[in-house]
Amino acid sequence: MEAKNSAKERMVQSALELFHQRGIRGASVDEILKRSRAGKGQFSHYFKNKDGLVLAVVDYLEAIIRSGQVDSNYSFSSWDDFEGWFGRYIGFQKEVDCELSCPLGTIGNDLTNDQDHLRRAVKSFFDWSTAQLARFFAERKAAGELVESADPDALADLCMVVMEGGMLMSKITRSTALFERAADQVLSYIRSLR
Amino acid sequence: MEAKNSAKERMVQSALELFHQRGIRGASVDEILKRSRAGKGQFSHYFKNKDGLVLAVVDYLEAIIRSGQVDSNYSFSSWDDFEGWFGRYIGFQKEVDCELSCPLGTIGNDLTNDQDHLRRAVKSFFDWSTAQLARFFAERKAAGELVESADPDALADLCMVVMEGGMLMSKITRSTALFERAADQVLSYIRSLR
Amino acid sequence: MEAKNSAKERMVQSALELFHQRGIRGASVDEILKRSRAGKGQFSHYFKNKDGLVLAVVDYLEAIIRSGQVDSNYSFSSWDDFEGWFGRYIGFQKEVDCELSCPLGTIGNDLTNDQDHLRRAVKSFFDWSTAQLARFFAERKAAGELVESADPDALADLCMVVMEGGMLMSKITRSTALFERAADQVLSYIRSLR
Amino acid sequence: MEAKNSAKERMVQSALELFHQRGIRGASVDEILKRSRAGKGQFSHYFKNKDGLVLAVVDYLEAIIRSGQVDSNYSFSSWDDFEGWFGRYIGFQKEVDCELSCPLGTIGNDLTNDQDHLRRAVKSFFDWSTAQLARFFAERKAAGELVESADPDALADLCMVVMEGGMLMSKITRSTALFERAADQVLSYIRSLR
DNA sequence: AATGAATGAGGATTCATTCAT
DNA sequence: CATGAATGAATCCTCATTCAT
Repeated sequence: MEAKNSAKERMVQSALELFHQRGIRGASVDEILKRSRAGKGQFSHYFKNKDGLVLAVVDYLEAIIRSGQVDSNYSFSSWDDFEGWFGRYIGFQKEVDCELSCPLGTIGNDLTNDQDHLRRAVKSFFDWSTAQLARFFAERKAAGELVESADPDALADLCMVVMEGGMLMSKITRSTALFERAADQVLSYIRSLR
Repeated sequence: MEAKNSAKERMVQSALELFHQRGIRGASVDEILKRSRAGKGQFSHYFKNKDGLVLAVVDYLEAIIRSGQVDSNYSFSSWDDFEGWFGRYIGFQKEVDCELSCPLGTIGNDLTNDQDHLRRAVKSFFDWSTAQLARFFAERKAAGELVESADPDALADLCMVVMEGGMLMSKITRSTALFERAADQVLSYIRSLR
Repeated sequence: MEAKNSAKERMVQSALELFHQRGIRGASVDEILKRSRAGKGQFSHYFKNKDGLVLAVVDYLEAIIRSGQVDSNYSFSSWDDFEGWFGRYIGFQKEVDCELSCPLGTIGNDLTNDQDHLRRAVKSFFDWSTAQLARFFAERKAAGELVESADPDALADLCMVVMEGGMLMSKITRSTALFERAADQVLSYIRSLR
Repeated sequence: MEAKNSAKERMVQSALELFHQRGIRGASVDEILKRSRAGKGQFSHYFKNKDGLVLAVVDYLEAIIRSGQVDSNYSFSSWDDFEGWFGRYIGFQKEVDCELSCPLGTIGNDLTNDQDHLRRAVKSFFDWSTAQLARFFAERKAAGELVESADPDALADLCMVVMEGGMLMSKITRSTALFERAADQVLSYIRSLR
């Protein structure tokens, strides 16, 4: 997977993996370089500093998720698609034995106040994701599949918040049970608005 | 507030503040000692190492929250009490300009796989908190204030997940709007079960 | 000024500016290349290594000063010319707010013992400059405009030393006052020998 | 000489030696620590960063020179004392085979615009030194040993400038000849004012 | 004549931890 | 209870130089 990609790509992908596992501070530049088989100089050749690499990682994540190259995609067209959305996150956690959380949540949580540029990049991804969910709910409502009182934006916010909280709580408790029950409740709630 | 407390207390409280702000890795022992006006020796006298301090911080947090010394307390006895629960977290975020997240969520997210002891301590807090919420819902249900199909445990999980996700998303987006809308939806849902 | 010069010229001129501002070690090859809009390959094509670039800079400086292309020229033919000599250096310092010193003094001071080749190049420039001053004093003495006891070589040395010391002290004190007073004393002394 | 001094003293003295030989940038912290048999931590324990060490070095130099612990002292009380002043610098250069310059001149020349705090410290030393020379000339003048037209401050400036320029030119030319002749001219000039 | 990818040594700094007093 | 000296690993970053195209 990292075979003959460019050094830059290898660095970004290795960084993503390590940031996801241990957060930004927990992943050293040296380790990222070792994993991506690149020298120190390659790092500063392509990135101003570690923050520059973080930004590249966030941009990369946003790009692959937006383009739907990744499992947890956001191109819902039916209620069935949507009902599987939480499931994909829960499935991911099960695959990794609940040792990880959401990569962007992890990165976002690790940022400090002086990294506003990075924070905005992470926020931009969440804005887009929430908008995808909101668009779906708005379409369903326009099709008469949601009651008049349903607020598409608020429903989207609820889903995002439950997803992020669920991913984090799964990591901390090493179990998806909590996440699954919370997701079920959300689905019940939304079904009650149909 | 840290005036004539013992050196140990001052260290724990300073560590809590800094861990909350910047995560475990982001707060150096030196800085914690400086803030708590303590020397290196005091540190190793009271704690085996940095992990020992983290554990003390988690225990301290659990203690003050369980004992209700802190605003976001868990001693609900009425629907009104409960409805204010999210509000206290949202109010906290507003006070700190959305620059922080939940201290235990932040700490929990920062832990690595080899810090299982600490993870269990954090989990223990969440288990307790969730149990408080579940107890409240069970009591309401026993009092006939929740429909038969309502699952107290699942509702508690939903609340915890929304609280954690909401705190994190507020930090990342520097706004409580998302959190507020998600919390409103949860309250609407629960009201619909009454 | 660096518009359509050759890459080599641009590199030498950029290096001169940066060496002058921050010394040899303070100016990185990368920065010099960026400023001269040249690539890494251009650098190694024209120069063996950084020392080779330094040598080219010293040669360039000597060439432009010898050829009189630069303000502080050494083609004195009258006492008036000479009396303006210190003034040109003082004027330069004022223009640059005393943030620089003599470029060759700065470069010479930065050299280490293993850079003897470069040191000789710098020395060669100072030998030539001193010789110009000495020639002038010798001519004046031959014309009967200096007393018998006046030593043209010693006077030239005094001028060079005061110029270098004055440039350095102006940089350190951020003022030309010291330099101006010292130069005035030298001029008084020389006038007393006429 | 560095035997059982404190680690801090050893670091400062080693730094002085290396800064004197190769300038600030030319002396790495690692090398200074190796020479002073101190670990990395000792460095940051005592100094904020490399600039902090430079400042300590400048302060140390100023202290030992002011207190007269060093050869090139500034406690003139007679013309003989004064006439030996240049000689001590010239003698120093001969001892070190003209491989060094004035330590404070070297340090001062190495400073960049963002090191204003350090520059002021260096300037402070030169202000003091110049004041010592000026005081001496003023006393001589008061004693009727200098003509009315002699300006003590200007003479002091001349001496400082010749000393700094002489030290630098000696290093560059690897010879004290220039410095000696310039110093002789200054002494001749001052004698002519007696 | 030109580009920029790649390398790796070295430099400054931070940090957790131990130890002597 | 308390101080702070000392250690050395690790981290982030800079830089001169080489090489393939």
